[in-house]
Amino acid sequence: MTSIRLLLADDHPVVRAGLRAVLEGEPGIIVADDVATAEAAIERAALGDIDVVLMDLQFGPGMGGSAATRLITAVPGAPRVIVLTTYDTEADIVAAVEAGACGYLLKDAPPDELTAAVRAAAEGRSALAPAVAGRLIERMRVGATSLSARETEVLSLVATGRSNQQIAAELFVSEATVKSHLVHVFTKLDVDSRTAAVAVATRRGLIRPTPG
Amino acid sequence: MTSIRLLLADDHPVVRAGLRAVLEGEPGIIVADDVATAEAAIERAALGDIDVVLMDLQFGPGMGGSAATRLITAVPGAPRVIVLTTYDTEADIVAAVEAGACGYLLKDAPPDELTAAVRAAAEGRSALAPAVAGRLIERMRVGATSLSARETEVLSLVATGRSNQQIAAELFVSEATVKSHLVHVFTKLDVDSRTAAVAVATRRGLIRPTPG
DNA sequence: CCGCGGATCAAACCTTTGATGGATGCCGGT
DNA sequence: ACCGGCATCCATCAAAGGTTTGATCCGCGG
Repeated sequence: MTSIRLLLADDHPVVRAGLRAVLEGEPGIIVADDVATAEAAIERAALGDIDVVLMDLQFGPGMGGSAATRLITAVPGAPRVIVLTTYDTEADIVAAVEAGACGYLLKDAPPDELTAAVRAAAEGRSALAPAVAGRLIERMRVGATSLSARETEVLSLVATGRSNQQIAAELFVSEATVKSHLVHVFTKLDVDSRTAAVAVATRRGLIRPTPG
Repeated sequence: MTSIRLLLADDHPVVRAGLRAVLEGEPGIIVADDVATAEAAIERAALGDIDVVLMDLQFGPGMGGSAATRLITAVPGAPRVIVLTTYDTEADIVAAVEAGACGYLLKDAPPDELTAAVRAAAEGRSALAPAVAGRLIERMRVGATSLSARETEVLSLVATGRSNQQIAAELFVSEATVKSHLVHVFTKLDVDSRTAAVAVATRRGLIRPTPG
């Protein structure tokens, strides 16, 4: 079997150099190129000589995981994509999985976990960091905790620090209604206060952190 | 002048490898060693042959910047310490400065910024990443909106969704004390509810988003 | 067709939170 | 030695938040 041709995509120069240093010496793995942006990754992957892409999920400020989605959908040859991230938040994980990533690693992964993941990806298997696998199982166990559009809207306003009264005024409903929505949110998220709801929802990526 | 002897301290193997790769080739810089924990960094620095330490501020889960403080105070020879971090939050910066760090870099810094900082540190000058410098200026302009250590601690717990009662139990103080701290926080941040305080503090980087 | 669940609204009621106005001891700097 | 800032504590009360219960509207499937 021929060597695995790898593309590294990360906006941190240090991380790129580190991945190179770790993976370049591995037998059967060739680091074909490294790029700093999602756009560059897509362009580079479009050349068609890439087997596996190792990419950071957090590209740029506030940018979601859509980069991985774009790469997978935009490139015809469809290389296998392993997502690399700093945190194992649920939101990131589901975003990556929905984007079609076949692997998910944390940046604090040891070198052998990295190489194992790259090889697994090249062979068509998937590779999840142990910590990440645990989270996925947990999520399946608990079930899909989705909020309604209205509930999400209310909770987002709560996250900005607004009071029930302010939220009611903003949404042209009564304060009682806002409270009702929050009760449902609390039940779904299994918490019993607005701050806890915000904390949990933020961690799971159900709402965006404090954007106006 | 003899070469600068450098110690790398970061819990991410990939980052260590990356820093090595970037700095090892530089003339006048020798990477003496790299370690994965704050404890190891202190032990290694105690040997006395280190000129500059490049260390991650976020060591382990939920660990504050006390690692840098410990290193600086615990090691007699007192090498110059450059703090390396992922985010340029205000909390991290002040923690690093108070710890006695002489430099502050972001992990997305380009290689030449890294080497420049190391050289500056070795010569006794200080080196701030441009983005960080900007923040410091902003901070001076707006005025001292700093929270005390205890206030930050309390607010961080609020951000995780805990009630005043729970926080009191966790910190072994009375609920009244927790309320007092929060009143001070509200005054300093110019808000009047816990959720608003969390929102503002998170946006300003005074606390870290939901880690624990 | 009609009940059933989900989303929306609402009014009562109880609990937590925040405001106010103190009081003490400890520390670091003038 | 004094002062100011910090952390700790207390009591009380009004306001905001959270709970309970129940009503309306709607779409979907038995």
